[in-house]
Amino acid sequence: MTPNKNLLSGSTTLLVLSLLAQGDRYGYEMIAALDAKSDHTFALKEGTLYPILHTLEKDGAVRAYDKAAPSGKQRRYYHLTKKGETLLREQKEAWISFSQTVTAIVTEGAAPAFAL
Amino acid sequence: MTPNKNLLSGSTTLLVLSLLAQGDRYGYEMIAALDAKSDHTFALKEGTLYPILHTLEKDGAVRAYDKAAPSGKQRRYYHLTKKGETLLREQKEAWISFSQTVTAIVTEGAAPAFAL
DNA sequence: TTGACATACCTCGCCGCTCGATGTATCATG
DNA sequence: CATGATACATCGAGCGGCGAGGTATGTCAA
Repeated sequence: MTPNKNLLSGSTTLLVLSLLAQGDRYGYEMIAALDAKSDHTFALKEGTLYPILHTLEKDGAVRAYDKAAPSGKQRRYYHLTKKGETLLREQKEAWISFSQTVTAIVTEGAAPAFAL
Repeated sequence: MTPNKNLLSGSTTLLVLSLLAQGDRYGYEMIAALDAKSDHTFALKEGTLYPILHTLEKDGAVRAYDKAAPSGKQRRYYHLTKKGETLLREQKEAWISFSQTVTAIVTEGAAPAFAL
């Protein structure tokens, strides 16, 4: 019933880019990271994340490289490129602007009892 | 190129409900209202709005009634029901929570130079 | 009066996004 | 050596938003 699944739509790429801005990550790790950071309120699924990563790579926003974990298990890390940083900046601005506008409309008339 | 179209996904119903919370409105009016309130950054399209209104009516969240404009032109007004108010409250909470979480993740590490 | 334009409502099909299901491979553990 | 966690990947279904198209009425100017 929670429309989180739906709200998520459109901000997934932004979230992925934001994660990569803090350091190289591999797919499985990003899912866990987002789950933790969002207090489990939203969880990016594998079927969503991997296609996004492939698209970002194809667009030159990220670069992928393989690296073995200490365990020996192979992992595919992603690194944010200059192009990706630009994309992140754009999407971040768009999100801030959009979310503030929606919040303003939604809380209009109501007591401004939100602390942000 | 602006991903606003995509960001909008999931918050459309909330926006419609929020408008109706301030008074009865008819479809065409809501589109203009949202366009104005959002400073033209996002615009709900007719092909999006009318189906939403019909669904909300079917679900009992709004009640529709016809009323002629001073000009004589017929208009279909929508009124928020108790059920709709509850729905609005739920979606509003979900939105606030979701948007704050996304903003937190996105601005993480960056200087907190946002004034709200 | 007639044609163009704005208002006002509606529906249909396409497209893009997300997810569940499913598949594969490797490593740790009992 | 079987089970489960890790890790990556793909595909089809389902849904939401939009563009395109249709209908009807009112206004206004030529």
